[in-house]
Amino acid sequence: MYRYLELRLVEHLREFLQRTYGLEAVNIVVEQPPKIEFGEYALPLAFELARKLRKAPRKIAEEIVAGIGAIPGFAKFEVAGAGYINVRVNRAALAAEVAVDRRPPDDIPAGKVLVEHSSINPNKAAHIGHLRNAILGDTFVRLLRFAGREVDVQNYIDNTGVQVADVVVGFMHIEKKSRAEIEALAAGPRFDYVCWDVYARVSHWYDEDKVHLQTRAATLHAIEEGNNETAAIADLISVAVLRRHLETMERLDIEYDFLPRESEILHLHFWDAAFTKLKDAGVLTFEDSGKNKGCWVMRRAGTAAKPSTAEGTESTEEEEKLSEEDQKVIVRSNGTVGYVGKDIAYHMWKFGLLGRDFGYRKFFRYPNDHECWISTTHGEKDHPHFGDVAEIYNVIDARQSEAQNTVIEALRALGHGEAADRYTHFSYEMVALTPRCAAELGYTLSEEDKARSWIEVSGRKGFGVKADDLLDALIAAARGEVDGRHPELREEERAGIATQVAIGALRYFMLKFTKPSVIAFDFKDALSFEGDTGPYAQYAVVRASNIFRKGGFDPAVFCADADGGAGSASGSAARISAEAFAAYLTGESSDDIWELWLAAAKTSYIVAQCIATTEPAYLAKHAFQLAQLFNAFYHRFPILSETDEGRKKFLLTTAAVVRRELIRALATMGISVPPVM
RNA sequence: GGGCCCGUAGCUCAAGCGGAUAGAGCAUCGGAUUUCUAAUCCGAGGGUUGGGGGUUCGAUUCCCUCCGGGCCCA
Repeated sequence: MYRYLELRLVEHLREFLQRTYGLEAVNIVVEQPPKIEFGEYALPLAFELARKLRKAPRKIAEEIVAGIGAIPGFAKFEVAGAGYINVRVNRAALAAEVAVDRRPPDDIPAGKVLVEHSSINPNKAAHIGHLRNAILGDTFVRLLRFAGREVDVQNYIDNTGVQVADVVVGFMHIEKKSRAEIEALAAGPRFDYVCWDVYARVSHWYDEDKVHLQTRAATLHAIEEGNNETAAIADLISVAVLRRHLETMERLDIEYDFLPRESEILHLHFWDAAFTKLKDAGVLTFEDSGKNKGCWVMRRAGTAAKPSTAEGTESTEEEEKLSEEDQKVIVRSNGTVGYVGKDIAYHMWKFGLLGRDFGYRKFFRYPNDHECWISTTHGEKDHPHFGDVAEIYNVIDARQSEAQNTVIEALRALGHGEAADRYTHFSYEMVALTPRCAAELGYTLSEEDKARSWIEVSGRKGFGVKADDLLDALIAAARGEVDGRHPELREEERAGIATQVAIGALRYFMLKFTKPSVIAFDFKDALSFEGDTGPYAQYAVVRASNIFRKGGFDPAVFCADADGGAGSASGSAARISAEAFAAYLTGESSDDIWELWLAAAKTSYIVAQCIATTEPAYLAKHAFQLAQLFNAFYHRFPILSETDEGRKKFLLTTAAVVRRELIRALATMGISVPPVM
């Protein structure tokens, strides 16, 4: 509702400025006042117009306030400071709409959205860096679905790259394992952990003797070739590790719809199709001289054309060199295509521009019967339609932005500007470890390392925090708390609560930082359940629920529930009137409670903001603020002992509304709330 | 060499398209509950927003420059 009122306000202001001053196209900035006493919206508009109208800001503000007239939903406009216009809404009217959960329909853009996230190399256990990716991606999927979008979730699997090849080398040439032995290991528990250690050993083995790198090259070649023992082992390993990744993510309520694999990009000749189109469009050019001789290259946008000799200007040697540096080699002189080339083909497929499709087969079934499909060369006849979407978001860390930009430029150069515009690299920074955390893991630090604010994890060295280990540690810590608080509960129940709390803590932790911030991981912060954490927000909901449970009330009686239903018929009758809202929400003495209502009205506003800026951290902040305001409210107003029945009903309604919005915000972050805490 | 990101309280982080007295959590210190039981609340101290310049009525935010750190490409 808050967002809807803002739109209405801007619309009226625009009309007013046009009518009164003949001004068109004024950028109307709407802010949120620093304090609740100032109202619900603040307009620095008069400052903006001061020069244009050659008047003092204060004077303009006064004119606007005097002339704006009545706008439905708004109560008052007033001038503040040097020329701010503070706007007050009709509190009772807004509260009544929030109580019935009225959310004006949005214009939902047509077409499906594709979100690609996780994309973990299937050669070792997932670590905390992968968790950040998956949690950001999954939360963004939930945000989009909250906003009414249809979303496909894809997890790209690079099953033919060097990382898989390295583990194959480890098993075959260092561990000397047979295919049967590897199969046995893969059937055992946490095979991804086994691979984690093997992978670290391989790095050492390469360092021991450079000759060993030839084994790697041969292995990689065999895997790409297919139809041989090495390729079969690679497939066996990558599929087993992939299953482990899906299980790990399932623990966090993260699910996928489709797993496209690099092996199919190769074997179904996606690249060949893309290559033809890229050559035909002149996007790729063959270099017959220079340092990229024999390569097919793409020029960076803006440097597409060399200085034309037709204009009589000879390009100097330096310019020649510069333009060479701007070239992206897509196909190497030995004829092999690099990672970016395959990515271009894959992204043409995503937008339905390639003219080819994967084969599909069912791969993983979630407990809720949701099927996750995987790519294959010869698939099942009946399968869902993937790809050919209107919009894509790739959740990939900031180190890949160069490659991502190259793919976008390729699409644009092919004449698919529309697609390029709807291609978003959802970029975020890595998760590193604090020096203290690294030391805890048994890593010996140099003096230089100790002075750093963070140390990068390294899969190659086997140095990092595994996702399942972190989750286990969180569950153990939460379990300790739950056991102490609720010894009366059954074992199963306590385990369930501990798991919910652990997931809440982990997901919130990964979302509270804004994307460009490197997370310096520390067990102390991650295992905290107090303050700015997931459990703090979960606990606020539990407290709200306790009020209703102890009082023998159903929250749905006081406000529409989160499923969008209008509540029961008896509920509607029990709702309080706009007049009653006015009585309890008017005047400065009610500012504190009103602040809570206003925050509750903002959830869809925040969701829209998260999507527009691809920044889920705002939602975490919103949930925390709601919880914080609620806890203060909880402490200040003992509801069940309230003797004034009308006031009690109002307080219960307040608790019910905040509870609903908090549950909703947490659910959008993939966090559920335990029955008790 | 080219490009991108970061630098805010002791620590970890916020701050909407440039807006009002730069906010939280943790830590420290001091308080609160015979109550919907504290994974909570209230209060205190803590800041030259890395330095310097510029644009602006107004800069943590935009531009330039320097310092420090990270990443990518070459």
